[in-house]
Amino acid sequence: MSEKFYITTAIAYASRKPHIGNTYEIVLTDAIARYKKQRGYDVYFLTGTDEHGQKIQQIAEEQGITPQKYVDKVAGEIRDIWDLMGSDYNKFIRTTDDYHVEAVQKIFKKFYDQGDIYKSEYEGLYCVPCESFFTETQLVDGCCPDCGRKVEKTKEEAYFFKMSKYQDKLMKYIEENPDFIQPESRKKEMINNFLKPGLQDLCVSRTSFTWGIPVTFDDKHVIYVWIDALSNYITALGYSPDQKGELYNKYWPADIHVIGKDILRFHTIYWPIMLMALGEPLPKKVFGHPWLLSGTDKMSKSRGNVLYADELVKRFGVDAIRYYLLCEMPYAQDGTISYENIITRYNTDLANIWGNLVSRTVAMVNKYFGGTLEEPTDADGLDGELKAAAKDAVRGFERNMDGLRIADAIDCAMSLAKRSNKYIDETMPWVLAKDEAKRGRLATVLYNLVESIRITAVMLSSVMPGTSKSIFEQISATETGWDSILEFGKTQAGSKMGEAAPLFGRIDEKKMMEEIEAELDAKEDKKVPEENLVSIDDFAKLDIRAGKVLESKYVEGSDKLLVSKIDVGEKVLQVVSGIAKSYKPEEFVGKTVAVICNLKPVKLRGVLSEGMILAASDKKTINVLEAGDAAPGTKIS
RNA sequence: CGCGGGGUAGAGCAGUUUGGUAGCUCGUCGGGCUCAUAACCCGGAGGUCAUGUGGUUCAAAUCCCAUCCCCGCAACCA
Repeated sequence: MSEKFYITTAIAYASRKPHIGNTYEIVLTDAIARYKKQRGYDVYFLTGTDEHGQKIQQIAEEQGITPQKYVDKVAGEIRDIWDLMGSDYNKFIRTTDDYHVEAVQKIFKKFYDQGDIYKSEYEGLYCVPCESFFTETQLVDGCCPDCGRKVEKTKEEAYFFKMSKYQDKLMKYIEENPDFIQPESRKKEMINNFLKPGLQDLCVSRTSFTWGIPVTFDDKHVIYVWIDALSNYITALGYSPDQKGELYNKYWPADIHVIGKDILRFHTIYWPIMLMALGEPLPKKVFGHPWLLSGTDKMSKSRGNVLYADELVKRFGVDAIRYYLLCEMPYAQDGTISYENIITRYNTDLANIWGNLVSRTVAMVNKYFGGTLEEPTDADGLDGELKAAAKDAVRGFERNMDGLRIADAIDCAMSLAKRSNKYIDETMPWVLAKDEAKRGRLATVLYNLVESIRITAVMLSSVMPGTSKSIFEQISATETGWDSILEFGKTQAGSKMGEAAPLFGRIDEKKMMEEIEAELDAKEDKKVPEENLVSIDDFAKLDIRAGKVLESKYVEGSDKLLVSKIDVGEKVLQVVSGIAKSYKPEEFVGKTVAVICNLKPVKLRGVLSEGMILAASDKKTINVLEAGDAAPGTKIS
């Protein structure tokens, strides 16, 4: 019986359609899972969606539908994208599934019964309009980072999990299993930032929203995200505290949880501790993969740099996007994505090196031997180097793949394709073809080429399953298992080649970029007015006036804030604004600027601010809007 | 001095564990070839390896020290 391998992605939060960065994780996990299957493991691959929480409740309310209806829609979209990417998962769990809800409730109850969870009060900085808590460090100038309003110290009844109880045991596990946290650098972060200073108890329930799994013995509370979401890895296998399913007994513990680096803490600290509390074994490995950046920035809607999997797949095909994602991401560093980079990769690696190699080889077999691959009878010293390259490539591919270095593994596979192109130049089949006496040699060269292609395609089939499949068809390969590439020469002689159909047609970069830009422009023209329409009445609520800056100075203890007295006609307002990086107090005085006069006053850094100065700002510079020589108090509209 | 990672050719990266001629991909320049998707193969140019003409050493990108810059984490953010 073959060895089991249980692999999971994090479950995707069903608040909106995932972008290509979110999609990376499923592709990465799928490639590892496929590779393990090739290597003969009995693989179980789990993915799914996390569907509870305040944010989803809010969005659903805004759209006037039930949260369940909303997550049904988004979970469907997510699943469609996972399928579009060709991911071959065994199960797709949703945290709203009945069996999951029930199991989580039992897990929560068990923790409570055995004294791991206790009821207390959660004290924190709370923003009432946003209904959320923030930490000291999240605040922007002492105010809510979402709405900019003042936060209050508030108490909320909540259940807490006694993390400290299991701390030493966890520390020991991490020490005894040096590979548990990947990559290594993240491990230090976890130990130094959290474990060493001592774990705080984790707040595990909420009363401020209702879209969650209810606590069975206290109906004011819903179970807060982590116990709900993390449990999916075992509930999906049929685990429940009172009954472990067959799948659970077979596959748990997980061999690897593939997750984003941002949630590593939850998977390497809280999740193991939960499992300890349940008395269950811990996962063997947690891999916090890096992020995919768009240019140099994190992908975000507000930056307008978001790319989606379906758009990219439509343009380049699934396998090209899978290939790009996997080889553009170094092991522990963020990768980048842009249309230009995709096109370059596509043209050089896939079209020129890989696709063209297949195409020229198949074409030669067709041209010189009527499509029949003959027995290799006439070896030459040159062949040895190619065979050695094939061996190195396979060995390197295995080593890197086993170490989760997918990009390096791909590089090993591609190096065999490159070596094969060189082999064609060295052996010059078109010269051999002119000499009837060299027919045996020509047949041997072509055989070696087809064999190298087959080996490369087997390696790359976890990365580009569709492409490998169509190559196998083109070269009529019958041997496609991993064992068949450990030794050179498993291609069946006498097989008949198919038509040489290009696998990846070259892309005209200039033309495609023009197309893309045209499409983007068209989209923007349509979208912007549609999405955020504000009526004139809404606008009229703002009292914007020209105001003359009478005096201005730095807010004590801040290098970003200026506090100014501004004459807005009938009164003088004190306004604090975050413009000190671009304006010195002395050069700000005397300007006539645009001021919102009816803003609810707030305290910033302890200084009262009664209005807001309008300014155009990006990350680096700030340009305050000026009103020329308009008299103070002049209405701006 | 909170913890950690990083600064290597125009761009993106490897090399640092175990010091010993600075390497890969893209781009660029030149050559070769014609089987193939204007593809493929070979060669050249281009680097004070952040800084300190710092320390150790026969020898430092690599080990040690100091400084500067970037990035991640810093506890509930799903």
